[in-house]
Order: sequence, then structure tokens, then C-alpha cells
Amino acid sequence: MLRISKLTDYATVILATLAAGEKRLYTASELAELTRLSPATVSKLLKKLHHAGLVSSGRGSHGGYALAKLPSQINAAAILDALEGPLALTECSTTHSNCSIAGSCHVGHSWQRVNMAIRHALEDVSLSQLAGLDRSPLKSLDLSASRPTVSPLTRMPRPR
Amino acid sequence: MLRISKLTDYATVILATLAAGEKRLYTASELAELTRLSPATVSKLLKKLHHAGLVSSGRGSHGGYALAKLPSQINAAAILDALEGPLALTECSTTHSNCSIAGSCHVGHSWQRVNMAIRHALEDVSLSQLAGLDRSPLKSLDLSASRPTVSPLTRMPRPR
DNA sequence: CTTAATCAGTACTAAACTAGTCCCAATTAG
DNA sequence: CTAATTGGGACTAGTTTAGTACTGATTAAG
Repeated sequence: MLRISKLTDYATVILATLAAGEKRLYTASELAELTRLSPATVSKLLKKLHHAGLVSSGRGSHGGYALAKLPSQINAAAILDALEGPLALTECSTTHSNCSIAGSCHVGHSWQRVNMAIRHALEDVSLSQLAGLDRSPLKSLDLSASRPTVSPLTRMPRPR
Repeated sequence: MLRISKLTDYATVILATLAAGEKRLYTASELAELTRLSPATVSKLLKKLHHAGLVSSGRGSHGGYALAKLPSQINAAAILDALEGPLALTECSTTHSNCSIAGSCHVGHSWQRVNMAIRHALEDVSLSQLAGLDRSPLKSLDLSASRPTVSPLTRMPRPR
């Protein structure tokens, strides 16, 4: 339920790599090596992240990418927005939508609230926390409930 | 970002209809009329909801569906689970997954926590609240932050 | 016992989305 | 100028989603 796309997850890994690294420009291929992701994919993601203002870039030779803000000032919601757009839980939540059962439907409004709750949870998680740079507990998250960690995601693309 | 599928949204409307109605069996076609959804789709969804134990059913003529529990005892997380399976935010969260960058990746663990926070938010929203039957404020949700309501989703299928 | 209504299970299809790759133009340091 | 980069697309295969259809099982009622 409610999964984020692989690409968004990849992007987070890239951002975390930048957050953990030195304060300099990293080229796309450098980041590809560091993250073990395919160069093409890394490049595509960095473009999106740049578009969203999460990373700054330098062009030409000696160009590359760096975080546009401090890791503590980038949150999970912004990353999601950058990669998946500001889509909401249901289509109701978008402004231009016409619904045939508008009158009789009282569900939409409640989804909105759930949506907001989730958004706030995401806004409370900074990149430094995601990257594990920040040792302080995650704000407003119930840590006692976290299950035992399992092995992480397959991040290398399937061969084609 | 983080959208639920249309079908899950439809299912919620169906459940809300049952929650708001009389305490009797409703046939699939009856519910299709009430919700203005296609009978085939309603039927499919009810089967899934039955499978997940959210509705009970009676077969044969005079058969139909009813909620298996009180509306206050059904929560949004259960509905999501029923329709979309217990998928998590990232594939990391599933038990059998092998990841090529396992050693160097510290991101997975944090997503898990976010995942839990979201799950708890969903568990705190009951069907009675989704259906608008419950006038009490949604537990642990920041209502002051809810944006002005916009028009809900197009729920009728596109013609084919 | 026959019939009609109804759920159960499954298979199928078209459309939409996702992930991944590739190409070429623009930019810049040396 | 040339080599190294990013910027902005287009393209494709594969997967998922949404929607429909069919066939069998079950049950109430005549």
C-alpha cells in the first residue's frame, strides 16, 4: 500500500550521497558510481531534482551537481513532490476535477485530512535524517513501533 | 504524490454507503446504483472486501453484502490493505528482497519509520469518520491545516 | 424440482504508467 | 577549438490499473 516509486527512492539515495559527501560539485557519472545506479538514470533524476530546486548545477567541463540547500532543510515531502509531482491521495484533491457523485459523496473531504496528516509526517523527515547524518530521533514519529529492519531494495536495474 | 488507486477510493465509497445505510443485505447492483459506479466494478470490489473480511455476504437469491464490523471498527489502513495488499513505501520493506547496495545504504531504515508513521495515521481514521457519520474530530490529525475542500473525483468509468 | 437471483472465482483486454535508454543541443574550462 | 558536462527531449519494453465478461456454485421461492 502507498508505495513510492523506485525512481523516488533512487533520488533519495543520490541526495543522501550528496549530503554525506564533501561540499563540492559531483558529476552525474561520479554519483552513478557512488550509488551503483545506472548513469542514465542518475542523470535523469538529477535533472528533475535540479528542476525542483533541490540541487544546484554547474554546466560545461568541471560541471556537476551539489545540494542547493542544507540537508536539514530538505524534507521527504519535497523529494516526493519533485519526483512524483504534487499528486494527492485521491484525484478529488486536485483542483480541476469533476465528479458525477459529487453531491452524495462525503468521502473526499476525509481523504483530504488523511492526506494532510501524511504530508506533515513527510515534511517532518529531513534529508539529514534520511541519510542517517542526524542522530536525533525523528520528530513526531513513533519510533517504538518500528519493526526489525529487513534487507533493502534491489537498486540495480534489471538487464534488458 | 502517494496516491491511492481509484479502485480503493471506490471501495471506500461503497463501504461508506453500507455504513450509512440500514442494517440489512445490499446486493451488488443495488450498491452500484447507490454509488453510481459500474455494476461489474462494484461486484469485483465487494469480492475483495469480502475476502479481506470487511464485509460479510449472503449467497443465492435474497443474498447480498453487509459490513462485517461496526463502521467505527474498520479503519483506512485495513481498506488499503484489502485493496492494494500490504505493500510498503519502498520495496526495501518487503521481507524477501536482495539489494546490491545493501551495505552502503542507510536510507531504507528511515523510510521504514516514515512508513510506520503513515500507517498509524491511516489506522487512526475509521470508516465512520470517512463516511462522515462521526462528528468527533479525527484523532491525531491536524485539522487546522486542512485546505479548503475542492470538488471530488470523477468516479464514473470512461466509456470504452 | 425447477427457476431466477445472487455471489465466487477467474480470465481477459485496453489504457495508462514506470523504468530505463539514448540522442543531440547548449555550455564552459582549458 | 575540443573535451567534458548538463539540459531537454523522445522512445521503448514491461508492468500495473481499470474495466469487462464468463462460468460455476448457492439459495429462496414457487
